[in-house]
Amino acid sequence: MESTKAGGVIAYISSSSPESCHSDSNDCYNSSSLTHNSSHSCRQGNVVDTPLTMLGLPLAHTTSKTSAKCSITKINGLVLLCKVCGDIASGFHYGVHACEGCKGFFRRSIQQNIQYKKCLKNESCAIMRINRNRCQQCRFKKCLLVGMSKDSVRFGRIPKREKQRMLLEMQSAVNNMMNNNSQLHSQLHGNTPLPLANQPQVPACPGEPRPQDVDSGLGSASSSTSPTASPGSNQSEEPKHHPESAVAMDTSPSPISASPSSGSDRGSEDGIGSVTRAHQETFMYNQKQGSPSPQSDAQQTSPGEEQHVSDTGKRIEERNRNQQNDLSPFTATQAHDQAQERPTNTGPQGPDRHHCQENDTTTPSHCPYSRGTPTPTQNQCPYSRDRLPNSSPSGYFPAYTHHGGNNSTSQATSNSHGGFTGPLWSGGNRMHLLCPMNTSPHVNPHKSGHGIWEEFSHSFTPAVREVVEFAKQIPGFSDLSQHDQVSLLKAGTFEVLVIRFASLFDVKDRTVTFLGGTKYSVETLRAMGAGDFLTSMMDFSENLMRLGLSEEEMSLFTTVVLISADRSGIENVNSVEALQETLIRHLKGLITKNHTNESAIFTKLLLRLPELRSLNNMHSEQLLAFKVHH
Amino acid sequence: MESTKAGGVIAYISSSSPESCHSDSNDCYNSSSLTHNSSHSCRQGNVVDTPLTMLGLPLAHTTSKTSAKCSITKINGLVLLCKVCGDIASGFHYGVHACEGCKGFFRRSIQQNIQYKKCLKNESCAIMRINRNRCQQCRFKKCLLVGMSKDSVRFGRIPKREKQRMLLEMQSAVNNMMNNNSQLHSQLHGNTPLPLANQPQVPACPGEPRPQDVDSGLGSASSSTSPTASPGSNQSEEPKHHPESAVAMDTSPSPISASPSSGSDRGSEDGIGSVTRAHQETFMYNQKQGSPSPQSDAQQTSPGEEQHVSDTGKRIEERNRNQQNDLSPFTATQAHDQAQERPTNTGPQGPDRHHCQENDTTTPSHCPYSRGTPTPTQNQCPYSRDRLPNSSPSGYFPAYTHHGGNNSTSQATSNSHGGFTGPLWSGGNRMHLLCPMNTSPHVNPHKSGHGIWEEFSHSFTPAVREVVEFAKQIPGFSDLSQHDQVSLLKAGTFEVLVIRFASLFDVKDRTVTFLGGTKYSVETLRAMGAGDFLTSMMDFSENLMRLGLSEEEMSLFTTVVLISADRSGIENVNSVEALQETLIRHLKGLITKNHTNESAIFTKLLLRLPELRSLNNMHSEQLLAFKVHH
DNA sequence: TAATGAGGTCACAAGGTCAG
DNA sequence: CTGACCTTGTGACCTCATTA
Repeated sequence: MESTKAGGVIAYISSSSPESCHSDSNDCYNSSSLTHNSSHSCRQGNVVDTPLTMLGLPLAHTTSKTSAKCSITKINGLVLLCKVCGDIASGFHYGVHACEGCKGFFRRSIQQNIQYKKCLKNESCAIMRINRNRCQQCRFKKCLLVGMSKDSVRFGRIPKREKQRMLLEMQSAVNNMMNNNSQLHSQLHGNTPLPLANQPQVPACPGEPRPQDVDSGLGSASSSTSPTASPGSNQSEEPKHHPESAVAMDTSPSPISASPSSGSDRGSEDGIGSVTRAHQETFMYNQKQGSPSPQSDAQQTSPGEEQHVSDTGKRIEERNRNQQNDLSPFTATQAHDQAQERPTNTGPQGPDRHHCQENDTTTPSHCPYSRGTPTPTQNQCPYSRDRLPNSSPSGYFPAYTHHGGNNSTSQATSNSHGGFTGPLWSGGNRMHLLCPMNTSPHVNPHKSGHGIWEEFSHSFTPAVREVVEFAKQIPGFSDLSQHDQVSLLKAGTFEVLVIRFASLFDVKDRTVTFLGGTKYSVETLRAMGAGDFLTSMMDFSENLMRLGLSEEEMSLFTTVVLISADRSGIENVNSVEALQETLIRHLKGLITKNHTNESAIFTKLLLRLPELRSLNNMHSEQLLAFKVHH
Repeated sequence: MESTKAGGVIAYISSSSPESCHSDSNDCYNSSSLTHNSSHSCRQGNVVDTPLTMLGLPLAHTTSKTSAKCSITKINGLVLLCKVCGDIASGFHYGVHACEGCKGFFRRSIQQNIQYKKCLKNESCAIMRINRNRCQQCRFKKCLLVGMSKDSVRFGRIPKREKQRMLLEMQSAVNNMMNNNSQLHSQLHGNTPLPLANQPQVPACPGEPRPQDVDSGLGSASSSTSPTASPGSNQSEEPKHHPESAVAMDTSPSPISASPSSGSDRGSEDGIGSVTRAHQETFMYNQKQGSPSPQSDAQQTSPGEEQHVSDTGKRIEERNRNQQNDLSPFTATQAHDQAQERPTNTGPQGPDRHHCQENDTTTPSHCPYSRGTPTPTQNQCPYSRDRLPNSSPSGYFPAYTHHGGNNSTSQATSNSHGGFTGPLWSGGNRMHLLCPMNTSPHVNPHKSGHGIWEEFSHSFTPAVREVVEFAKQIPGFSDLSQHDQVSLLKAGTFEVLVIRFASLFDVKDRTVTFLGGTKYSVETLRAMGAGDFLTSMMDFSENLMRLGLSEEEMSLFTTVVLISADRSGIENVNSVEALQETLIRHLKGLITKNHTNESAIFTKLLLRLPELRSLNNMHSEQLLAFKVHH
């Protein structure tokens, strides 16, 4: 993924705005300088601006947020993100594109040679904008990992040719993303046993970031860092599991991985067993939770109040965090350790490397940028697109919302999104993102739309990735054409997530637990602006849970949901249909065996399918609304 | 987005000079200095402050004592108040302007993950400075509600532009206040429980940020609201249970369907028979066609060319015309004579009139919608709304698209439409309305949008009316509440039509027969602009027809489609669910009886349900697109 | 000369403390 | 427990050195 390489993650901003800083680089500077301190720099508010405007300056402006500052590093409308935390970068600091915060943090760290106190967790905290201040040790480690170093400093203006190159790369990266659902692709490919070998190997997002660079990357800087260092941030994500297979990064593609699903057919045979296993291996939330039934551990709360669900929530949150950003190998490892016995993290190239390349952040590439690659780094991968800026007028929004195109797309569009959202504005001007897949319904008001989305996408990225992993392990899935694999995932991921996270909705208590760990009563969420979608989700969860299915049955059901021949855009309908039939047969057999006297249970389960479709659609509408309002 | 704005409540302090400028922050100093001990805090003690003081600023009232400290967050003389309790805020803590007390309280709460003991009242205590310590549970809840979160922390100095913005907003807020107290009034009344101890207090600023949002949501509301506090939300839920009770609408329950509870049951008994009969009686197209299988009579056409289907088409067309616009009794009558024996509709008030008025499409004007409405014609009734013009800028479009409003609506919106459309513009400037329920894909270019829609609606109105008629005859349907009957029809009519008219799509020949009687090849339609929706419709038709169901089975299936408990907005979910279960049982029985060696057929049929949902949604999108483009 | 980043500055908030 | 005060960091802005 992460293309890391590129070093930086990029985001598209728009170009037009009136805002202040004109021009790419933000001249904000000047302005400020002119004005001098008192004023602020790019203040737009100031009178000053006007003049600019009058001048007919481009006004680039980056809407973005936070950084809004002039100090945003922007090239041709593309905003570079901090390799450490993903915030908007203010420039190339210590050899890496970084935000003011990480720059200052790193400076203080090296200047004073501070020894931060030990990480309270696994020393593999994922570093994101919102949590970057929670663990200094890990933040510093991340800085080093992405290649920050006093030795990498580059002074003076950027050489033209480099700028040019960077620009081109970014552009193409964006284009790729726009054009192909890279992410899904990458995800799939990454693993896919066969064909895939393609490209860049592993990993990552095919789209753009291209791995290769990685090497080159090295040169620059970071190399110094540890081997692991994978290029960029990206790595972080990958970590995912794959218990067994550890892939060797670079070189050999996927030795190990081979085993997975082997054939489809075979698969069907032992379908049940393998599916269940796949489910367990790819559903961390579940694992951590201890039991699939959510209620189990959470403390019950009387309706109407939110409560912090200590463990569970925290754990989940943490997990998400880890999986996401950490690029470092260990991170990955770490992620594993929980569910695996493997000795992991021994080292970047450690023997363990999981086969899944996507994760291979390990490569040393050291300084992404150094090599010139502009890629968006962070984008960790598959779903990175989420973070990519898009040209949509609405502002930043998952690029894929577009790729669909017309009608047909609609379906795809809607479904393509990973998490289940429900962005809403409460009565007042306070905004909420009422999706339990978000860490919390509250949105940092100081964030730009982009920032909000980015943060949000971070929260559900791991879950989406798990779904992809799960799919890949469904016997027969990888025998489908890549196109169809992608189509099915685009269309069905949301539904799978709804099933997997149905437990977040506690019908009895009338509460919803967010991934951040906090429980909110339905009333509270309604007060914040939740509408019927919430009700429908609750209803679905109730209907599903009421059936009392076992994990095995549930995983098979999930499979049936995902492998639906009637999804739009399927090329080889017959294959998908055949596969689904097989899966259904198994499901039916399993259910009739386990629930002898509840003859209607299988039928009832099938009736959840249309319900899921409806949810999927309502969800799409929510997303659309978000986009529009944004 | 975030307007977030200030987010805090503000209080006006001094007015004076803008100057204060620098003031922003702490000028608290001055005040403090004046007031009391110079204590430290304001360490830096900038000299600057002094000036302010010297200016003789009013120092507002900083009511609370507390405030005395320098830690008051003040901007340009405006003091920000704590969003939680209304005390003077000391800063922006955990994403919200809060006082030291609430900041500390929140910190302890999350750090130690404290579970406070249950509120002794309604869990909706109003949190104010003076009573904030009385109920921890409610205080914490309020903290969360206003958005306090670890994820929202903001470090470092406030970005200038943001400060600027905040200032402006506050200023305007103040102005608003000044100008019309009315607002204040209302605001206060609305929220403030009492007199409001201290002014600025909670109630917030009318101006904009108003905290009330919050309150309204809960807080304030809380106070005012009922104990349960649940604003509207709950309701939805309640309904749930009560399976049996089918409420009799007005007076006389149901003449015909009489036996209520049994209703469903009984219905089930003879369900099959009556449903089939109902189907035949209410599906004219079918009758005329001679046989359900379309291909039968139509002359096959080689793909690519359209051809006029003489008889059939004409007849249908004619019939449609009649039924449509005329709401007049005879129209209706006329329609009947052909296929029915029933005396029914002899007149509006015919003996048969089902008690359910909404359905009375039969009645002449009765149509609820018709009255008063200038509507274009037909409003035949239940679905008339479709035709109601709406104020939307897009021109005429089914009014219902609006009535829904937000999210929730979406579902309804989408489904509510009766015919299946696919309005598209072909490549050129020629417009087409590619819906087989239209008489022809061609649109009279000289017609206005309104005219086009009107004409189109004419074509499918009768079919919609028939669906309503059919529904009324489903055993148990009329025992449902009127609300639910309407909801089910709004949501399911399109799906029923898709099933009924699946025969218009000839998969083998790859042609689509429009109600006008002309057949068009898929290629032709594509050339005219049809997209994936067409493909999906073809696929569905194929999947459905392939099952080779009898008319009896098909009618029962239609029933199952219509009576779906998971449709949004259903009040008495249990009743609907019970009814659907009964119907499904019959359907299953029937199918297993008729197709002994095709065990999977029932399952396959159920898999059409999600497919129908998807079509329904795609259709909604088409409609929306039509509306937007219009 | 202009673009650009290292470093410095200091407004600001998280957390810790401890008297009340 | 609460919350006024402190301490410790953070990071938005600035200045100034460095390089194209």
